[in-house]
Amino acid sequence: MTATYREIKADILGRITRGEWKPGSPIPAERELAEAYGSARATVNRAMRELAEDGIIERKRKAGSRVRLAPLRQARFDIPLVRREIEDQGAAYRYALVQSEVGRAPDWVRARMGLPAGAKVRHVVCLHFADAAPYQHEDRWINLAVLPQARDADFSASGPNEWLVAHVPFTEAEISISATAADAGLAAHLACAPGDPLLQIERCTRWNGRAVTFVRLVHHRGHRMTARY
Amino acid sequence: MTATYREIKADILGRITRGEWKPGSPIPAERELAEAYGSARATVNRAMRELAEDGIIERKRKAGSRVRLAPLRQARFDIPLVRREIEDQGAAYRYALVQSEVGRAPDWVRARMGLPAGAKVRHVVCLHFADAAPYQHEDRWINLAVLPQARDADFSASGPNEWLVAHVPFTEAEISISATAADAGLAAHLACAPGDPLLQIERCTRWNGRAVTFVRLVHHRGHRMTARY
DNA sequence: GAGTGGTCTAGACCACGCC
DNA sequence: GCGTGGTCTAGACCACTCG
Repeated sequence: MTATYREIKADILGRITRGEWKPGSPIPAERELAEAYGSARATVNRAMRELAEDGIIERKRKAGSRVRLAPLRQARFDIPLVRREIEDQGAAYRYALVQSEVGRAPDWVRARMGLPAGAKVRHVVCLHFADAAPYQHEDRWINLAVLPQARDADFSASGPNEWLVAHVPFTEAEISISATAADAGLAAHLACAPGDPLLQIERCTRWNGRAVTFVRLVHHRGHRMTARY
Repeated sequence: MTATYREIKADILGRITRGEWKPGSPIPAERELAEAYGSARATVNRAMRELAEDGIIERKRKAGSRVRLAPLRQARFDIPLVRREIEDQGAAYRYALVQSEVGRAPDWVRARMGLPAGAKVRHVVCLHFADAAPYQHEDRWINLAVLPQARDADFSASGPNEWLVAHVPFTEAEISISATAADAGLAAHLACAPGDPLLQIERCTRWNGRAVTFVRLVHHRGHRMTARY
């Protein structure tokens, strides 16, 4: 006997996908299942907890567990460093700095980062290539009030991304995906036509509630983000 | 004393964000931490396991636990039913059927779904509105070999999405996000100009390895997907 | 009030993977 | 070999929430 939590999880999932336990219908209580599987309640609990995290079932104290009516679909995308993303595809990574300056943040950046008027920022524009082809255009703003060392960091050989992971311990972030049209500058850098639709990711990173950096990443034409669930 | 796993997790995360435990450096073993926190090892284990799932730390048997060098950034997007997505924004949901037919799948759809030549599909095009504004254009293909009941389903009043969640027990899916340009038809339906950049989500859903449905969802101009991590 | 999931304990055995 | 995480157990108390 002695079922593992993985076996229990798989068995329950099987009953659901086979339609034995239909959406909305109750699942036996943990103590019952533990007896049925001949295992401890903690083991059943782990299986059920993971199924709940995966969005398959819903759990409530006293009310018990039920198969979700509309399975909560949630896709998880990994957001690796660009360098890794490119090298994992078997291409050679190359980096190029386009522009770098220190100054006051423009209003739209201040709004996104929640900075006060006149806030000083380091602004860096750079490109990431996969083999010879432009892969991603990076437009980054770093809050010098939080990271004064960024004023003198050297971004000529490697991007601000790699510098940041080495200098900022750990952060929270808000990420936003949208479609944008290539303007003249983007078209030139990404080797596409002006007006072409491009996938854009914006990310604002915070540390202890203060904005550290805001970045706008625009990908080459035809780029896709994919995930399974 | 008696720390909960949440407190332990928060404390460890705090030491990492404060820089006490730096990226790449080892974290004390579970048995040590359990003694330090005055709790059982299972409690520490749960805290550490969740930190690993969150991509904060890396764990290996014998080698021990370490703070991740490059924190694995992973964003989780919830993909609710369109109706819910719209109603959660406080807008009124409205649905409109544009086109519906049964026939053989065109080559590009067969390729995406992995169907044999001549496979019969139900093809449905419809629109989802938030208040009066077009919100999402849906282009859906349903494999009739797996779901023959879909041939006669009525999609005039509500979308195939809601019909599917009621008729397919549970599924796996592959999702892909990209940017596309509005063609004449999309522009007319989504009230934008031809050539406008639009966010497009494609999803292929499988059940026991067989493709059930493929859908291409194109959002109104300016739509964003957002997430935190 | 009573049943359910949420969590914790103290102990145990195992599998992996460095040395 | 042996230390580490991975997992399981049998029991316990608690918190939430439905009726």
